[in-house]
Amino acid sequence: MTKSTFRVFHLLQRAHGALFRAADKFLRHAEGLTAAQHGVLLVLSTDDGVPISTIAEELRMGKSSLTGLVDRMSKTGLVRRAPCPVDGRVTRIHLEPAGRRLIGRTVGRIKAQNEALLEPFSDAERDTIRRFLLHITEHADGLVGDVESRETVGVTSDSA
Amino acid sequence: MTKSTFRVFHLLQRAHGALFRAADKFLRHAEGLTAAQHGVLLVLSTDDGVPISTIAEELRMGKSSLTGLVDRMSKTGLVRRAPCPVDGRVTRIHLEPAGRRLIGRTVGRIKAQNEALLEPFSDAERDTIRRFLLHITEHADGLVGDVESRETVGVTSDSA
DNA sequence: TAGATTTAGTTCGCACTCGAACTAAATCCG
DNA sequence: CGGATTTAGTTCGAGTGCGAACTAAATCTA
Repeated sequence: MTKSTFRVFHLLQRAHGALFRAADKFLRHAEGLTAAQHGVLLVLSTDDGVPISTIAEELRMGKSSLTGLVDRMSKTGLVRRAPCPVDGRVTRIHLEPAGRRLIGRTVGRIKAQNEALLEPFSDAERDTIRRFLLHITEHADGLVGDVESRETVGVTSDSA
Repeated sequence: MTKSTFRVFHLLQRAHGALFRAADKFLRHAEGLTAAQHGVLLVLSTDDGVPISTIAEELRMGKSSLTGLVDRMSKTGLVRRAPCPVDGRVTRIHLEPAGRRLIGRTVGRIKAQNEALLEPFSDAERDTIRRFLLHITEHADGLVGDVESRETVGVTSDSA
């Protein structure tokens, strides 16, 4: 039984790009920050004062990407760096009042947009979609690994 | 009947990020190019010699992003710029032999990975997933637009 | 306890993306 | 015909993201 396929990567990239750009555009004009910065605020809104590495894990980003992000957000008064008293290596990131107010303004809109985006899909379909996104997230790395181990055996299986 | 919801943006971003990074990592190590550059090659593999703006549309990117991308790909001998004889504004992008060979090597793997990613999902589920991704792609802009028109009632927003 | 290892975060160089502003060529239209 | 507008592409500045190399602090271990 031949199942239907489609260009997963391609469609995922388009969908993500469209949504990300729309969100970024709106946030820049309405609130003067980028979607990436808003993502950091979103993490802090439930986990205020966490170290940078926790934010990085939460957002699936490298720590080095957070350095500049936090720098810019500190400069605009959205967050604040604070040295951890018990572990000298750690820097805790705290929401500043401006950051907290901003998140307060946007969080409702985000909920509404999620609703709107899912509106045409049934409960069962939403479950499928959620499982798909989680599946991709968890198995993306594995694919490359598989491919590599397949290559180490014998490269010649390049036909198709 | 309250339908279930989830953080569409967040999950989409994670899934896309995971898949994109995995693909980028593999392509860099195996073929010495980035996922973005590979995307251009993919477009050219079915539409060789198209103008830059067509590639940009196909990939949903701004034209200005393509300039540097094509520059770098020209430098590594993957593609070639050629002035259009009938329209002096247009630059046509052609696959070079190295680019054509590279795509020949990767296209089978891409198919296999798409298969693997979709493996746990039934035909009906795949249809749902595809429709979801297309839905997001088409309605992402609309969301912001709606929001803006809703705001324009009370906000300045100098119209042009 | 001293040295080795691990962990947190930064710095650096590179690639990618965008939007705004710009040049040049084609087209529109009065 | 000739100026106004549109279209293709580039340039520029800023933000984002990565990995590798680095510093500093904590922890492990012999």
